[in-house]
Amino acid sequence: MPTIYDIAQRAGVSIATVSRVLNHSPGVKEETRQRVMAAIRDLNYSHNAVAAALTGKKTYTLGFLLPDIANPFFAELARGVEDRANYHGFNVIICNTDNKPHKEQAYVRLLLRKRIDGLLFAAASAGSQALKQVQKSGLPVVLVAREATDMDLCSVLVDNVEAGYTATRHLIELGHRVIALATQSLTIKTSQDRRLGYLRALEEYGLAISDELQIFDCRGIEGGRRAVRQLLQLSKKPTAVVAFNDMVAIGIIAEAKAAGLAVPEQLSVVGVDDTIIASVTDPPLTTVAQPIYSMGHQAIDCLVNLINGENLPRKRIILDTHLVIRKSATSPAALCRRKTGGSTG
Amino acid sequence: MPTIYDIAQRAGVSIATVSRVLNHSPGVKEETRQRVMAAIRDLNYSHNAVAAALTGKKTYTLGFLLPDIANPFFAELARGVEDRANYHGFNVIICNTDNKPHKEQAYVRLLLRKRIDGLLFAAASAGSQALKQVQKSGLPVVLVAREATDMDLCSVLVDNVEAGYTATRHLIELGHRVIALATQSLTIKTSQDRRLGYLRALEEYGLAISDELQIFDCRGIEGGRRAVRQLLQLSKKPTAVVAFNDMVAIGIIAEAKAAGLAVPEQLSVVGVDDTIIASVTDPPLTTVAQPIYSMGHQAIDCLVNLINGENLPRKRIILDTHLVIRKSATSPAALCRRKTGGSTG
DNA sequence: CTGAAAGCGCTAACAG
DNA sequence: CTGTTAGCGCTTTCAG
Repeated sequence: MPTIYDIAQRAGVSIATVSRVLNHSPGVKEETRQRVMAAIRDLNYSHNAVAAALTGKKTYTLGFLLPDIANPFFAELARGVEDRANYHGFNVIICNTDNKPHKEQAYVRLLLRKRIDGLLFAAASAGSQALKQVQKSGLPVVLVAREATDMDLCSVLVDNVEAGYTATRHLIELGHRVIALATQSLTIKTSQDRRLGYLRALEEYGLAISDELQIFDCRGIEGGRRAVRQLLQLSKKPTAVVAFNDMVAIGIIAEAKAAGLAVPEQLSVVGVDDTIIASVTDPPLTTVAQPIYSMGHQAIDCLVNLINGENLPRKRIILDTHLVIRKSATSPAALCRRKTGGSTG
Repeated sequence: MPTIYDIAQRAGVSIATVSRVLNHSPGVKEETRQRVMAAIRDLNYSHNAVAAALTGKKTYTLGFLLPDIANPFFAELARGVEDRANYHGFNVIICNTDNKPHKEQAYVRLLLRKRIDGLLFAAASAGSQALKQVQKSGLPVVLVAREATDMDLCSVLVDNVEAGYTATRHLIELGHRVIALATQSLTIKTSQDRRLGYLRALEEYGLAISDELQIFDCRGIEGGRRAVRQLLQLSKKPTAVVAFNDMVAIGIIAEAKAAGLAVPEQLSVVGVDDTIIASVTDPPLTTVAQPIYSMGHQAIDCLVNLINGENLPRKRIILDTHLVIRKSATSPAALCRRKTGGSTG
């Protein structure tokens, strides 16, 4: 593999000049530049980024820690991230952490060794050691679809309180009065916030809040199924449920059907995310959409700014959510009429 | 950021010794090793992989070119790839090419400059320039879910002729006699092969082959919708269709429903892939499953072998597919009885 | 078992 | 405008 020495020799110049044309540095005579370029083409030279990085240049490589790229939400996020990173001239290394602290730490150590220019974090659980390590190292980092209230880091995400509120209010306005919540562990800020929104909506409309109706630790399809099983044990069964996200919603729908409940007639459900999956389920999912792809874009813009040492306009970028109404939630009226004569009208 | 010089000084040894313990080279007195390790911990030293790579060590970074990580098939594949790469100590850089030759080439150039140790290709269209460039450079490369018959490269994939055959035969055995095909461009080997399987099944069962029933250039959901629109113009309409993959199948189902056709009663459809999406659609998709995750694993094992200069047992690794029967395909009997009295029995 | 020294391929002053 | 030279942080003979 040819080096700048080979190029220099062939073009009859010094390596400094070759380096100059390689880096588009000013002050090279056009004719000389042409000669160097010709030599580069002739020898099929590939400018060694490893050597360049060693002399203080950037690596133009970013790390992206996320729980699981196979999860459609993160896959779409990753697409936004990679597209934008590529636009800025960076490559991105994907790291699946499964939310395991030891995996997070191992990746961080490795990425630090590779001297990446910045890190995108979508994987931090509360009080992440890995995150602290990154911060200590001084590596630029931004959180995406996550935040760490105690750490003063940049983050790009939606207002999850609002998301929970929007989902719940939709159900209330449809006429539901007994609404359950199936969310993740409350150690996760996102989960806390969506629950807060749920609570706020119930309160605002004067509906009773019940501990029994709140199911925690729901993760993915299986989490949704479990929630339904628990909910079905209750004496006062809900007519609707707010799911932590689309995957949980799908699990809820699946288990409800399995238990002989029609969705949405006998159980309405609304999700959060609006991943590609939401539009293809049976029934199609009513869900609170996050601007997933765009979130990836903005997170990268943030990170690149940080890397370039520019000061950021703001540290917390909140994007808008919006309700996408499909078929998984309807008024409970039909059911009431059929079964009880419709006491609520 | 501390260097081996700092470590050497603090431990009272030379940099050579530090390097030895860093690389687990033999021939370092245990006590010396301990002193060095202590210094490493004290100074919170991070072994610079960029510098190491410059001296001829590997970068332990792999490139992965794929059309679109947001596509569930590639997302799951990427998970298998990253998991296994991580297991072998490699990181992976994801590159979305959208099947655009110029994007492929740009990524390849960049990755080559970064001196990655190997490349995984899931993005090559026929006669890819990018692939030729990689081959010329001597970089280890393996194809996954793709093959390049003209180039003698390692590849890991399923038997796509068989996949097309399996899907079609299932429909035939269900009693369908007019079966359409909605596939991608025939410039793509995968598409050619699945069509071959379709043709072979029809032939084997003595069914007529019709050009009209074969719709090409179907990509994703929209491609499936278009196929149905075309098929509906036909005088002799199909009662079933074999889709190129799950996404196309979903598009077919959506458009069929929109046109007032019940699936599977009035139109059966079977997909290929069995991505996460297949199980949640309405109706759940009958599909020919590929071992997606495991394909990623094996591709990486192949690539790592290549990188380590070991000779491969074989160049073409063919994994098994299997039919997953769900609800999107049934016998056409019900329909026939209802509409025509059931001439086929 | 350990150290001195010569690179790896490139960048960036500093001279000219 | 161009060349010389000293590193960047590490690995690896080659001596000792």
